[in-house]
Amino acid sequence: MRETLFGLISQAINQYQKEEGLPPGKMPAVVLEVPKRSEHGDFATNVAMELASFLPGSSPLQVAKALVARLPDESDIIKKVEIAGPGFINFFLKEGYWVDLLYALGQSEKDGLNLNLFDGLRVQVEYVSANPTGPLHIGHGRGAAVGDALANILQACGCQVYREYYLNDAGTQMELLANSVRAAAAQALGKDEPFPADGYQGSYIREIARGLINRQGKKVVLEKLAQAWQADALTFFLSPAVASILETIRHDLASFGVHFDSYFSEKSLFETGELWRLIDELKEKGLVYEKEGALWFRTSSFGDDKDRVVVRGNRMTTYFASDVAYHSNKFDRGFQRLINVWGADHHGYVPRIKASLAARGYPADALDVVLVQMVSLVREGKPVTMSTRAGEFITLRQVIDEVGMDATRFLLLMRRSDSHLEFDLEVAKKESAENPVYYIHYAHARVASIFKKALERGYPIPAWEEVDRKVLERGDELVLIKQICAFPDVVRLSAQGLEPHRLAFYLLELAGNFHRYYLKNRVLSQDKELSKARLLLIGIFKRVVNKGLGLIGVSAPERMEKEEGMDIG
RNA sequence: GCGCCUGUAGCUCAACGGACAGAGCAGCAGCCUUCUAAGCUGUUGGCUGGAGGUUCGAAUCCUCUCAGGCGCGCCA
Repeated sequence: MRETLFGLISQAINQYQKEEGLPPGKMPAVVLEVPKRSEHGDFATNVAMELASFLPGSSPLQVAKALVARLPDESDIIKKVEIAGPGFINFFLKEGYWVDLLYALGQSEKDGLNLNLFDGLRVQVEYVSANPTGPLHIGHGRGAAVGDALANILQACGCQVYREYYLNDAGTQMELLANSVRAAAAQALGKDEPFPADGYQGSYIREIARGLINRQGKKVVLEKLAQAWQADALTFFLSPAVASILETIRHDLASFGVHFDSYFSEKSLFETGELWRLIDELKEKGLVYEKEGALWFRTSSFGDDKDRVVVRGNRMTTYFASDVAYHSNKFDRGFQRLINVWGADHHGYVPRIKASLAARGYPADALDVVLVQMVSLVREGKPVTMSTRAGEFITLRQVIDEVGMDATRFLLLMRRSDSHLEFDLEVAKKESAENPVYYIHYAHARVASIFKKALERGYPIPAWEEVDRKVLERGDELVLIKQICAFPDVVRLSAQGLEPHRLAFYLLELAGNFHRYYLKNRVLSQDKELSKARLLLIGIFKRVVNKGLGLIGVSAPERMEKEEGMDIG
């Protein structure tokens, strides 16, 4: 919708420049925004103020007047133009134009979303990627909610999206996990074996050990315990542990509505030889050097603050080396843009990955890292301990079971990613009736309920051409229509800024406008024409809410189930 | 010590560099013979941590500073 307005303004600026003999090329970008206050119009531009700063001796107001004078007198869409404040140009659009937009959106199969925005760009979104050393916690949940919503949003904007989970199934963490299970098995068999100093101590480790003993028998396990520490003994304890934990993770993600196109195994980088080919390439290109027995990557020549070890003194590669191989593998698979949703504790890692890509000629700028800040889980205002290794933590599964998937996902998207988030279980539970997600659900369910009633009373669901458009050009309807029409813009902004929380806030506001509209205006009345028009309007509203909630991974129920004993006074 | 994030109403949080900084919750006062009151209306509440600077214009950008969080490994 903005394009038309954009064109008119650009035209006026060009004409102004030509007539005044101004040098071209100094034109500021035209920014159109929706003003906070309706008296400032439907759209406003600050371009006159920007332009004035390029033109010595001119005031923003003069420039604004000159531009407005060069706008066409007659327009299909503009009702009124005002100059206000320090030099804003405010546009008021014709009521009929808004209804046109509503129709276009309502008839669009893609709910008005512009699928050509990214023109089929191949995007890989990597998220969650939790180590398979324990169950997911709420922080992983936030990454899952953000990553999944981003993936959905980008897809809606025309990207070909591939969702991937990077599985760290190699390296010292795995040794530690194997050690932990080994110790737990030994202890379960009554042997006095100390737990590894930094071992994982959750109850799930003991369960895995017990399961292993049950399946393999005490004798076999005792034999393995007696063996010197070697590869097949390690595998004996590790494999079932990883399999079990990964199964739990996949299951929990499924209950959270998150599904990946693939789980990319770090171990596979060793098995395919990619990792060693990478090291060879780095040596050939002179990007590495030996120092103190280790092999160092010259990342500091490419923007990192120091060089990084890729092969340790003990001949083992580092996690960083795997990650370099993994990220180039992503590009090699043909992805044109990479988005990593990482915990903020990995922020120091971003420059070295980008440097490693740049060093080898990969487009480092095509990688965006969305850093998701910590979630502090609190219960009744008191912090809940969140240590994986100590095993004292509340899992994502427990949160979902307690609060529900929809509410959990929504609450995790109610914040900018780079802001810390406090998640209070008691608040989320206790106030479930006033939970923001239910507010939106309720609006959606109310429409469904009206439709049901309409059918009962013999109101047909109207076709577009049956509806008297003039009926929709009135105040209360227009407020709702304008906000519905903003949906594609909100999705676009969310996609461009990688900010899914915008969508959550938009849906909340939209639902609020509906509730207000609903209370003031009866949809089904004696006035058939009015009823038809309103049914049409709320039908489109419902579709937009449905679509919007879908993008952030939240369901849109047709009716609200009142829970037993819930006091909704 | 260095780096990243955050600091906005009592609480939890919004605000493409824009106009008088907004919601929800909590508090107070109201609204159900009519499509679901999990709703709506009104109202109280602010030196955007502090000090400078850039700009026609700053919560937003820059410098300094204070406070909280997170990183800074031949761990992942």
